[in-house]
Amino acid sequence: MEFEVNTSGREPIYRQIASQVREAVARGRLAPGDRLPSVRELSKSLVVNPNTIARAYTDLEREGVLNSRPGLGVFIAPPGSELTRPVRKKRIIERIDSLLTEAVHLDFTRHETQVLIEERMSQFQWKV
Amino acid sequence: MEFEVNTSGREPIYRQIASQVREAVARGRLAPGDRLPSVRELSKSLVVNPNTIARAYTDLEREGVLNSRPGLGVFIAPPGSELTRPVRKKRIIERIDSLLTEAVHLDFTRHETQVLIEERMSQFQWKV
Amino acid sequence: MEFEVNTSGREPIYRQIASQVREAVARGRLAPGDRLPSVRELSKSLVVNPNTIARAYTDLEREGVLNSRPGLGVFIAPPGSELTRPVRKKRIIERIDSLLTEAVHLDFTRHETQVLIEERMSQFQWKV
Amino acid sequence: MEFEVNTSGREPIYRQIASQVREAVARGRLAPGDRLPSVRELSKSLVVNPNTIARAYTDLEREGVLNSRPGLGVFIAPPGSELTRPVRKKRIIERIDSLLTEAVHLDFTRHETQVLIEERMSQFQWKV
DNA sequence: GTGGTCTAGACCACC
DNA sequence: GTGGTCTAGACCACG
Repeated sequence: MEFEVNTSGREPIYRQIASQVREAVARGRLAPGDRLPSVRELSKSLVVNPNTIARAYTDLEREGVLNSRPGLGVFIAPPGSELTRPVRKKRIIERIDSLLTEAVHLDFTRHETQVLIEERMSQFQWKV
Repeated sequence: MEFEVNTSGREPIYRQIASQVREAVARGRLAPGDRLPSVRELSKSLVVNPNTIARAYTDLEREGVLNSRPGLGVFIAPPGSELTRPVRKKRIIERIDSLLTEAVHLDFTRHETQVLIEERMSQFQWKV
Repeated sequence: MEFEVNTSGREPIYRQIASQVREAVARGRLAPGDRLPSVRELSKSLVVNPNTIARAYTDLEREGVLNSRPGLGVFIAPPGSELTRPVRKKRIIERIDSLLTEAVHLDFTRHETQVLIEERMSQFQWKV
Repeated sequence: MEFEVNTSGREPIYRQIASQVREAVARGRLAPGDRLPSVRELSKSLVVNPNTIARAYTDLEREGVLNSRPGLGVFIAPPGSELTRPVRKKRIIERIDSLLTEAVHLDFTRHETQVLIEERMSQFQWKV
């Protein structure tokens, strides 16, 4: 897996990395059991402090996306969301509203927005 | 316009205020030319530091959402985004991908996500 | 609230602190809205690096036990577990089995164990 | 005795093995004098480094759970805890408090917790 | 070799 | 003042 970090913006590096892993999992480019680069490897290739990588991995582990095994490496965990349905629904609705606000603000029509969303949807790996 | 700030969350107050203005514009509750409360008025009614309000308004002005006319007050700006079409498209696609990543991660099916988005869409004020 | 850290054992300091907060909440000695010592205060009084305190607080925030508000401090969050019932049950049963294994191993009788548990239970703040 | 190791979790393998021995003793499935598989046998059948098995056995021997007799094998030791009563009591109370903290935190009522503990208790082999 | 913890000290955003 | 992020580099536990 290829990573990219952008130090010029304001998004923390560890969060950029975490998002990229989450997205790769959502798109099916990373599957359960796959191994990620080690903390040290990735810190070298991205020229970033190892602690920063470790922080990204730790966060993902707490979310249940990764399992880290000292001495072995870091692996994609089997799926299975632990959050309650109402909590998950509330969370996703907030994200949707925030997206739609941005779309209106950026002057897209309803139809344009629908088409774009539909296009991107087919790029993701949905539950069967 | 009524504002609400929640000091118990983690979202900075100035950003809560800015979001509420953006959302009100997106939903059509604020129209170009409408006047917003002055920095001092709002800081009193929300019991918040005036700098915090000023920061929210400054951000919105930089985005082109507001115009401040010294001595007169702060007004909703006419639309007409400064950003070019490709830039706006790139930005909205990033937001869509981020939303869909979260949806997959929260274990929603494609169909559930479509339904939720469609539901929320009808709450917004789209360009004609 | 008073904290104690023991650097001679193998339990990480940040986890000792987090446990003490969790326990204080469970016993009702800390209630929603209560403020905890700031990262810097506590790091001085415990003679521990500020990062270590921050890590404990970050973990608790992610669990939903605390809310941190930059510029204001760290506060006990309102309750409300987000985990699914089966997940919570599985987790607590693991803890019970581990406790009972230890009790047998330490040569307590079933009755002694029951009495001790009953005694400690009355020290905690249970949901009504 | 059958062992199981789960390399996908975060618990060290040597500790998984040690726990399984302790639990088997606690439940009466292993009795004093019973022989355990040799380090080499077990390391082969579990496909695990022999050092890992040795570490588990060493820990158990230090705790007084096992006796290893070089050339003969490893055996369950007779009971008779080396720890004094007050020490053992202090230790078990810490474990109880930690369990109850978790139970409150996971939003179980006092009664639910009592029922679960009682249920699990009947699965263990208590001293007569 | 792997990840986990901790320190020292810097800089930033927020109020 | 508050918490949040990042770096540099040390030491430990695990396999």
